[in-house]
Amino acid sequence: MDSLLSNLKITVPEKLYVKDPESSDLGKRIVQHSILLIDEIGFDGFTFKKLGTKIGSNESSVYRYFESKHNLLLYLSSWYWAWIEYQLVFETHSLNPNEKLEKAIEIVTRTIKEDSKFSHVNEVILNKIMIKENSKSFLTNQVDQENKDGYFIIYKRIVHRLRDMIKAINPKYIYPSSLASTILEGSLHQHFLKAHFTTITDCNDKLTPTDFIKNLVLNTLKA
Amino acid sequence: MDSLLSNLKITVPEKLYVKDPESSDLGKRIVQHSILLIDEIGFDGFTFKKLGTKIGSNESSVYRYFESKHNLLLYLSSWYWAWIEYQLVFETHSLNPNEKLEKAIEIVTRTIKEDSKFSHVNEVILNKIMIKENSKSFLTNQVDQENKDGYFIIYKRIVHRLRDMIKAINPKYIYPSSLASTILEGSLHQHFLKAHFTTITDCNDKLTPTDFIKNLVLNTLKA
DNA sequence: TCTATTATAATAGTATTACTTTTATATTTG
DNA sequence: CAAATATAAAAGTAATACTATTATAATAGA
Repeated sequence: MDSLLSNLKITVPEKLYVKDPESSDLGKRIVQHSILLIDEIGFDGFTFKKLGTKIGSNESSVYRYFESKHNLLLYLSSWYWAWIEYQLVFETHSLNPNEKLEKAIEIVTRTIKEDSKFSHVNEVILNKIMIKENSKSFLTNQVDQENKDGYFIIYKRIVHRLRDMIKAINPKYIYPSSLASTILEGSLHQHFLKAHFTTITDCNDKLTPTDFIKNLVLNTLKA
Repeated sequence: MDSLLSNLKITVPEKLYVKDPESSDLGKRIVQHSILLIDEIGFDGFTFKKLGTKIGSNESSVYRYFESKHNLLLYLSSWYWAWIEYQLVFETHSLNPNEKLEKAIEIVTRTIKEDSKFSHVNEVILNKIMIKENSKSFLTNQVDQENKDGYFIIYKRIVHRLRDMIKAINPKYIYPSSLASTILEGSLHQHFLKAHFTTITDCNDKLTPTDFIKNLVLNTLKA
């Protein structure tokens, strides 16, 4: 698995960057350290200037790779979901419908615990960022234009894959897309609550968001 | 109902404002027009200066009511959930457990279609704002401190009310809090998708987020 | 090897933001 | 009517989110 992924280049929509950050050392350091810095100080406090200082480079150089910090977040988000999608496709490949959906839920809802080390991207921390910052990538006034421009295509493709798995199990269920999108957002939200609002979630280290979502989805489709 | 609410003052945590906006004409205009302006240009584009211009007042005067635009959002969010909570309590008052949860889901997930006109707050537009901006009130680096300070108490109380209703129906279900929090966030999210990402939701004007969530919750508790 | 191209860094500058402070002028209250 | 309070106006500040210009370094092609 790891070796398979190590040979794959994660592909994100080209419009998300000015210059492909994978194409140079500086670009990779920008991505690598933006993940660490956003985790440290939050996306709202994050600036290209601070990032420049951190990587011993200049603010203006960062702008040669990303048009804005918002686009950098969109890039990180797309990268994350593309990485999840690869796992989704490979790890569920030969399973029957029930096993497949269950495995898929595990993949998209689990806490990432190991940095796969095949790249400059620390997936453990990127996962943390997604829990806290992902919704900021689409809760904007530009969402419709950016959606038209294909900025969210990978995320939507994952929802569609989940939707199809749901349909395969219960073709009569009339909310397959809504259930699929709830799996993704609901999971991120439960992870957030587990970290910051423990009184309004049952999730903890023993009873995970994965357990909750699995129970929710499988019972819903059974009924 | 309407007349009942018209006599009630919505109470939000005092720390959220510097001076109670309900205590003066200017305060009310600040709240009233901040709702309209945030809806118009989004919370990110919203500034006290623009608001001042809009209400024929000054930026510095707005600061006498709210410490920051973030606190204003927290205020609006608390106001909204307090308003929802009143409806929740009154409208489900005398119902049996099953009817009660069903009615509660309707109340917290429905699209607000009528401005009740009992105040300076336009609930239809405030509901729209909550769909797009509510998560920004807690997805910050200050969330733990603000949570400690009681800024999210009303929201959490609603989740607890829903949790108790869930428990009353199925005491064996082990995720009552997570399900309750999913009702609230999941509903807002489906409303957002319905408006901006129609390909990853089944919700539309005929099949509403309420229908989806009801189906999800009731099937889950039945199983 | 020289030259041209490209990448990066440094510097400065801009409009705006999210405030704070000070002062002036209304308005309300005792 | 004076004192207190509320509001408005103006100016200032540090930081943000960029853009533009120029200088320097690295690399690649003839």
